[in-house]
Amino acid sequence: MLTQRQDKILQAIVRQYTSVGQPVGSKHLAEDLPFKVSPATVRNEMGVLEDNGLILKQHSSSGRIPSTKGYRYYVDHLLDTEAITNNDLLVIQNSLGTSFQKIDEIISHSADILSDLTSYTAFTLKPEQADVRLSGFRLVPLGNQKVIAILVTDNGDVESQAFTLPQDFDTDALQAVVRMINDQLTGEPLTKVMNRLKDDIPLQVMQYLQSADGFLDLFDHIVSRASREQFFIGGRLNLFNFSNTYNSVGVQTLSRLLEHNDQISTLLDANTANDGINVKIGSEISGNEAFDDYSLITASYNVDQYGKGIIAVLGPAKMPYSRTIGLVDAFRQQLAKKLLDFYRHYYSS
Amino acid sequence: MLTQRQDKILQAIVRQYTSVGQPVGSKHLAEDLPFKVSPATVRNEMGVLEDNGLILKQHSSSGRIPSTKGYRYYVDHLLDTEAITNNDLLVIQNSLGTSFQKIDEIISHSADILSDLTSYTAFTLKPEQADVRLSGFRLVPLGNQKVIAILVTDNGDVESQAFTLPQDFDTDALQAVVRMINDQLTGEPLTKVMNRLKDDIPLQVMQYLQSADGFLDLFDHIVSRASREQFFIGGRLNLFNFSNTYNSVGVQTLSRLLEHNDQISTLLDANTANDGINVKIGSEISGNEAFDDYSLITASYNVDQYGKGIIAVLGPAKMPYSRTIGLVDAFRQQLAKKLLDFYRHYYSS
DNA sequence: GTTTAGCACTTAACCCTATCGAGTGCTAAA
DNA sequence: TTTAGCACTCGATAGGGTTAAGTGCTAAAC
Repeated sequence: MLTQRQDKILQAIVRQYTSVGQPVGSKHLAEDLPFKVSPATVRNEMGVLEDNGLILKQHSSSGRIPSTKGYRYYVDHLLDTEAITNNDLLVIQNSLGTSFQKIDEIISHSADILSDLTSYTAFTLKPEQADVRLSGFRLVPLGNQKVIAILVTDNGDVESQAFTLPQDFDTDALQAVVRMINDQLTGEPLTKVMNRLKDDIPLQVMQYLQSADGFLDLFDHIVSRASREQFFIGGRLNLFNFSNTYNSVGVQTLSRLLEHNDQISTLLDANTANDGINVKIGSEISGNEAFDDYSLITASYNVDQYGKGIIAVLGPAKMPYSRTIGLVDAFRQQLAKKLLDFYRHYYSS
Repeated sequence: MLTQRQDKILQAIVRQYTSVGQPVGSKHLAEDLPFKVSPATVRNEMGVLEDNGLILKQHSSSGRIPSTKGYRYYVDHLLDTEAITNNDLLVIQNSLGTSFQKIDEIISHSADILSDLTSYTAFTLKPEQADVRLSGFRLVPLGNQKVIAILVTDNGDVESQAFTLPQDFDTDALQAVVRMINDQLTGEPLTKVMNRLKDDIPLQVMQYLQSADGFLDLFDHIVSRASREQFFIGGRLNLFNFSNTYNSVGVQTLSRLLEHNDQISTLLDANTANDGINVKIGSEISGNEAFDDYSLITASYNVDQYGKGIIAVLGPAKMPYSRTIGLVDAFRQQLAKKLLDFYRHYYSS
């Protein structure tokens, strides 16, 4: 356990390091403290902090920088979540204020705003209910052999997919299949639908259609699209602005990672607390040491019965935490509000 | 005009510089030439090339590097378009071989493949006919106040958009509007549809609907989505792999550019030849000096009556042109073939 | 018992200099 | 016309000295 004075000193070290960017020494530090002590005293206390693994030296006579553990302690105990500026709030409200036609547009745009605000890389995930259910499937002929397949889920999402039928296709049989699908699967969670699609459904379809593969592919595709966790990334390239240690290997690894959606998805899932804001620092993020100099701030946002979504920011471990966390928090609230409005307006039942 | 020997020397300079990456001097160069001359002779010839502005020195006693003009000359006259390896061809065919459900998926995936193959940043644009026409618009009620709007164009594209009606909405009036839209606009080019949407259409809609704004917004949105030139980017982060001059300002500028679709769009349009492969080097790309160390290779691909699309690769000016051009050329052919198959299969008329 | 002044010590960063190597242009001979 | 030879240029590298910012420790002051 640290004394109150040690707390203040650690706090000052993190603040100074994250704002100035240079290792901080005892003399400068002493000037910035809320109480008056000599550099020598500060040095003694810094010794204690170092013994506790909260701060590090880069070489024997260098100033100190916070360790992962130090950041952790700072975020957990020493952070005064400073309210964000009115200006930032206005920017958020303005950016979310324009009218959108689709949830996806809001979420996608959100990633861009959030990355602009923080100047880091931002991720946004659509709100998802725990188990979305199928509420209807249709095929609407558009003439000229074209058909559009429409799948509606009980959270109001609609997925559609156009395709063209072979010349001499039995459209009556197709509509019979659609009826069967609706009879059998309406009200089922999409996960279960996916399972049955590999199980008993193919047999049933084949009773109506000779070549069932095409239809099954289509249906599988549209269902998996509806149940996919869809997310967006903003400001990918910001990762390079603070080219930390100029660690080219690490940057390479991160690049690859950012291009593969599935990996980001698991990363976010693994690092998101069920509720509230979550900060993961350096090695806490994943086993991959490419993240050692980064921090990931995730926050879930709640849109009532429409489910929970996630927003996240990936920036340098050396970041102004209180500002960034303040921004993420404000953003998540505004986004939740906006989405609630949107759902109420467009998907009211 | 250059002598044949000067041609060979320039060719060797570009080849060596693009493969080794270091300025090339007379001694090494003499060893790599297909004829035997002394370094002194090479030096004399290099003097001529320099007088012609084809090669540059970085300082008075450095080796030479090709200038933009030198690259240009090389690409125009000295390139022997080396056939791509069987392996590369296989990779392309395999990647395009998997089954896709939508044109967009093919195009999007193509950007990824092309960037992987070249290890640069790749862009792909959907094939577009010169003037796409509206071939039908529908509203399909899905129950529970939900409606899906569907717009079909004569190139077989289908855009759809779900929305929810206010509680007590006159659905008959809405269908009347749809009938009116179809009567008035079917067969018109989308560009003209967009114009009339700002002109006489609103008045007509208002004859049926009290609050026409919602509908007009929706329709405008879906039409502009259908007529938007949609493109995809692969390997954005590859731009940083060859962190050229470590020119942080230039990289910043490029970053911003890559995040703004409209700018890329105009860039590609401006740099694409009507047919065949086009290479733009350094300052040729745009007025922006951020591009000075880059080259942009664009190629249009032709899918018969379904229109023309574009693929492009943005890499360092110091690139192995024959390989990259070979790859782009092969890719464009394979992509055209794949798309033709796809259109024939799914959109056969 | 803390705190602090003082001091010896460490290290990165900077600048200056010397050296080396790869390159050049020029001249004169082949 | 080509080439050998040579003086010259310049970036890159390594070594040495100095400086500034930092440290830990000790002993005196509070």
